[in-house]
Formats: sequence, C-alpha cells, structure tokens
Amino acid sequence: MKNKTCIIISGPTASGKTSYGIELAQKYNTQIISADSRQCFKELNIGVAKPTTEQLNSIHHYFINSHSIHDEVNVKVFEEYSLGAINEIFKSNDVAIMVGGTGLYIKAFCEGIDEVPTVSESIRKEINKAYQQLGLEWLLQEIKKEDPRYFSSGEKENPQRMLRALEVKLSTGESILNFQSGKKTERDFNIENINLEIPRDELYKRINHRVDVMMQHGFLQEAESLFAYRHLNALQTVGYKELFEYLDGKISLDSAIELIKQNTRHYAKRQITWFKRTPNP
RNA sequence: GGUGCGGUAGCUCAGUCGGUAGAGCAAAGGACUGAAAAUCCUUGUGUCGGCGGUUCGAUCCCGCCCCACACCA
Repeated sequence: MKNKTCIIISGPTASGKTSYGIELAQKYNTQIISADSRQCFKELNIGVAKPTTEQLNSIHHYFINSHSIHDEVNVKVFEEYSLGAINEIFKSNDVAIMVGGTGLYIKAFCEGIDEVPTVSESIRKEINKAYQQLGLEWLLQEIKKEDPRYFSSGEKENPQRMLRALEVKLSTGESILNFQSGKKTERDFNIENINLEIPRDELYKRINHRVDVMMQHGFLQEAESLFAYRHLNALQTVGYKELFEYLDGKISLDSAIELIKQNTRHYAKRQITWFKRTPNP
C-alpha cells in the first residue's frame, strides 16, 4: 500500500498552473517540484514566466533557479533531480505537488526513462559539426550505414532524433533501439493528474497579453544581457530567440513581439496535444 | 481629370499560350525516451474585384464600372 501521493498539475503555458499549484501546496502545507525545462535556469526570469519572488518565498519550489544556463539539463537530469526532491518532501509530508508544462519531463518522473550510456562530448560535437557542414543528406547516409535498423524505423525528416541515434551508435557501438525498452518503472507513491484546460481563444488572449506584460517588465533588457549566450541550449527558448533576432537587426521590435506571441501559441498547442494523452483522472 | 501597374486562399504572391488554379506564411490536427519552450509530420475550393461581350467553354481575350498604388496635370 502506497501512503504517499504526488499531485501533478499540467497544462499549456499561461493556463494558470503556477497559482493553482501554490494554492494546493498551501492547502496541503507542502512543497512544489517544478517540471519546466526553462524555469530551472537562474539566469532566465521574465521571459519564462517564473513564479514571483513572493510566491517563491511563500512555498518552496524545487527545480526553479536550481541550475545555470551553462549546466547540462535534460530529461535524465530531471528524473534524478525530481526523485531526490520528492523524497525530501515525503520526509515531512504525505503529499507533494508537481507543476509544469514539460510533458517529457513529467513522463520521466512518473514512469522513468531508459538508461542510455553517456555519450562522449567530443563525438557529439563532431557529429553536430559535420551535420552543420554536410546537411541532412549526409546524416541520412551515416544513419543508414551505422544503424540500418534505426534508419528503417526512425523519423527520417527529424535531424535531432537522427543525430541522437548516431551519437549513441558511435559512442557505444550499439543501436539506440537496444537501450529504448519503453519499460515503465513503478513508483512507490501514488500519482494524481490534474490537467488544466481552458478554451483555446481565451488561452490565446492570455498568451498575447502576457507577452505585452513581459515587455513592460523589461524582457528586452533581460534578453540583451543574455545575448552573448544565445547559442546555449537553454536559450533556444520562445521569446529569447525572437528578441535575439531583433538585437541582431534582422527584424523589427514589433515583428519580434508578434512572433513571440505566435510561437508561444504554437508551443501551447504542442503542450495541449501532449497532455491529451494524460487526461484528468 | 489623364497615364501606368495591380485586384487570385485569412496574409504575401505565382499561374492558366482560353478547358474553373498552387506555393510560402497563418490556421487546424498529429508525433514525441538525454536539445522537449526543442525537433518533426499531415491538411490548400477559393463568387481568380463587379457587370456585360466574344467563344462549345472565360479567372485568362475585349468593353464598361468599382477599388488600391504610382506618376503626370
């Protein structure tokens, strides 16, 4: 019999997860684990819609401001971090709250993710460089040669997935498919899902409004201060990407703002699609 | 007022030597195992500005009208 429970609040960006999570955490007198792949970075603030300082002071949040943009953060890192965090919370509470919009991270937390040996940094760099120079054609040929089984089953138009498959093969000598069992790990606590849904047109209105508010709060200055780090993975983020384009003189500020709104809507749509598979209990 | 160039998908435009049309973007749907706010896939019928004329047949040619832009007065 499991006597501990994690309540997971998911939903698209701007659906009100943050304040709802805090409300619940207060009710249960417990703490929150964020499941957001961008709010964990202490250097990113306005553009990632972090909880306010007051909110963070009132309820302790794990995985917010916990990492630097220079650290490597990925699903595996999150799985380990979040399991450590929930053990901490369960020491003094029966209930923990998870709040976030990164579906893959939540999935890894709930059911685990297959163990794949760490890929050597030099191989990764080499492959990425070659792909930059030689393009998709080259990548397809390499995959076909190195991992024909993946080639015939994988997504041939998706360079990121193929790059990953290739780096695993070249570092371990084995196909990535050999590591991906899809086995689910049973956690020793209960999981309850709450997926926030609001009408599409209202969600879009909230997104548009929130972008305007971010700009008023100095989002442009924040982006400016991070311009030098624009190539880091942590900065491949809606909002920052568009403002970097503006700072580069490629687009006007007005069109950057419009693009941020549009790309945030696209992002929300992808989240909605993902969470459809994890409906409310 | 005159001349020129246009009016085609929500937007920007292509095209049909006359046989009722297609790209990009937007929008919608979907996928997702160490980049996931990432990456990728699928979906294109619209009085082809209006009314007439020529024609078996007009979005295309001709006439008139309306609208937009540019230049000349």
